Amino acid sequence: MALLDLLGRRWLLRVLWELRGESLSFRALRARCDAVSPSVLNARLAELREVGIVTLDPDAGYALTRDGRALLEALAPLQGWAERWARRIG
Amino acid sequence: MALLDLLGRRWLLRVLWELRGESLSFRALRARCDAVSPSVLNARLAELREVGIVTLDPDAGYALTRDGRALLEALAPLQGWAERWARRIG
DNA sequence: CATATCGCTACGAAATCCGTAGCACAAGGG
DNA sequence: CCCTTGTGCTACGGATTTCGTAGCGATATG
Repeated sequence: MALLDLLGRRWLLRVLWELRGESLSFRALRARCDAVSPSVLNARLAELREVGIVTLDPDAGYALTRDGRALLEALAPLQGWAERWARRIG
Repeated sequence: MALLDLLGRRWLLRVLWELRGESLSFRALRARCDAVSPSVLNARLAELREVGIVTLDPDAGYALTRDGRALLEALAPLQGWAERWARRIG
């Protein structure tokens, strides 16, 4: 599962998650990711574009591709687990 | 989703994945994770034990808890996606 | 010209990770 | 008692990655 190594980079899952609903500009995305440093954000976005998970539209900003949306759907069951887990741990 | 920040640590998803089937000793786990350095592996295992995803049995070694197995199940849809994705990207 | 926003880069400091060696402990055999 | 083997794990210096901040070039608006 090479995917696990891709997803296991800092901020990558978070970026995916923040793009779940709408397209976001580079700066808006950065703001949602606790002001992650722009160099890292740009690196992650480049990686995600390289493998066809994210696209950059000159007008709309960054958005998930069809593959990206499918990946997010595959990640959806996590949300339920995370809620139960957060309730237990705090 | 604080979970995303936890999962987005290097080797963490990989460790979870390698523990999917059987209990593994520290060294066996390290061998399966491309010989990740023991300090990092130990740090990740400590984090995972702290939040109740992994346990250490003195005899059997490291294993997933019930929560850990549930998390892995929530992650299961990833596998199908990853296969299709790998076929497309290479 | 001034202002504002965009994506993105530069760069030094800080945090993290890697690679190797080895410690302390326990179990088994001679 | 010693020797070997295996365990989880730590130490430490160097390599890599990330952070934080400042700012560039381009574009649009007033």
